[in-house]
Amino acid sequence: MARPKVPLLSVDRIADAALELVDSGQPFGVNALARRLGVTPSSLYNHVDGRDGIIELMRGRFSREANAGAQAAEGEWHEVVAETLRAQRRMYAAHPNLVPLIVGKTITDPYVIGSYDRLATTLLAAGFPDDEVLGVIAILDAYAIGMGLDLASPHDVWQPEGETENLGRLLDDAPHGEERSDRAFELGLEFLIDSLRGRLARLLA
Amino acid sequence: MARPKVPLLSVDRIADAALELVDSGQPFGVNALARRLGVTPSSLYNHVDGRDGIIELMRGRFSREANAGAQAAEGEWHEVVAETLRAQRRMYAAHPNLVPLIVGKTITDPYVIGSYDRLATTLLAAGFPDDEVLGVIAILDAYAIGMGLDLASPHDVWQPEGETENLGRLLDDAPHGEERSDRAFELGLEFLIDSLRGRLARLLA
DNA sequence: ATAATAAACGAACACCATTCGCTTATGGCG
DNA sequence: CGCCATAAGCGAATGGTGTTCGTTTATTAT
Repeated sequence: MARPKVPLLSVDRIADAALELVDSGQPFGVNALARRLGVTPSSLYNHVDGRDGIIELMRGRFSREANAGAQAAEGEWHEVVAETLRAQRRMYAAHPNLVPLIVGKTITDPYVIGSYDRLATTLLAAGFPDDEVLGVIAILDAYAIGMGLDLASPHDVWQPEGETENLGRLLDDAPHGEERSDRAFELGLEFLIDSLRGRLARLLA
Repeated sequence: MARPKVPLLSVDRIADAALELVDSGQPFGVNALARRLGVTPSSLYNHVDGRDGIIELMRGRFSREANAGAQAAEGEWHEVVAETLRAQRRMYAAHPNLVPLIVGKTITDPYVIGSYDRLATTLLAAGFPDDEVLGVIAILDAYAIGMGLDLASPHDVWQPEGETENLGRLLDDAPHGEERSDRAFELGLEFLIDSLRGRLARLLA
């Protein structure tokens, strides 16, 4: 086939299919993506900047979704913080397999920057000192990412082969999968927010 | 070359070279590793279970190092928890490029399993109920991993291109690199431990 | 002495991301 | 209207990856 009368591909269609592929659980790859689009791998390069470009495309889509979800967060600073992290988590939960792909790569997307900026502003307004805000953000971010990875990680993160003192028993009894992860997330979030409140009270005293 | 008089490879030598390769900053791969060992890639398969096996090997070595570094494995539960996480962090700091490789993969190394098992036992002995221990471990793990990724991530994680309200200024003023990350880590660790103490007090009340 | 195992190699395989040349349809300009 | 640059597909080829398999040979055990 040469050039078709109506284009088969577009950046949007590629992004959609890529997220679809990632969400399907199959490993992400240019070839698999092309197959899913009914197209030759090389055709993608007419629209998109290779593998990393496609991943960056998904990150953009991801962050816009997350930002849209947290938009309704006005109120006390701790509500904003909680809602921001919950929105992030909702996205991680919706696209867990995307997390390992986007982790550790430099963030330039203005949407993401903007959301961190707003978070910084919120924390400053709450009373956290200049030299502590970035640290707090790092803590919150680490927690969110870590719990996001928890969602993405295989159903059986720990696979004890031999005898264990307690771990094996706990694993057998505990509810597996997303429910357990969600409960843990909320508990840890409570921990962090409470600690931040305490810290703030001490700072303002 | 057929079988040499004295073996060129051993599991230990492979693990050493693998960590060396990872720490060198070059991307980890079986071929690159074999090249570094002066050996054909296929030779590795006489000693080790493929790429994932080698990564798991590194994880084991990593964990052993970390545990060896955890001095106060005895003492109050919160001291054990804090020292465990600090030891983990020291290892993340020593081998930041390993972090992206080991996240999200199922853990089979018995030693690693054992260390989680011991943590579970410690928390149970402290008084945390059965149905909460795994959640607490998940929280601690998420935090440690997230902060580990923070160490591994490029120096300029956030790169604001346009105007920002506060983020740009904070980034300019703040101390960059490992120092800031370490301070944040200690602060967040304090948060988590304090919260756990509070939770425990409430549970035992 | 002989059989089994260990440990290397090289060749081959099936992917993978990417590049390049080829074909052909489309859209703008003279 | 005709022309031509561009767009958008394909197919072939490149160099990379992890892995398997058969072969050779040294070591060890029977």
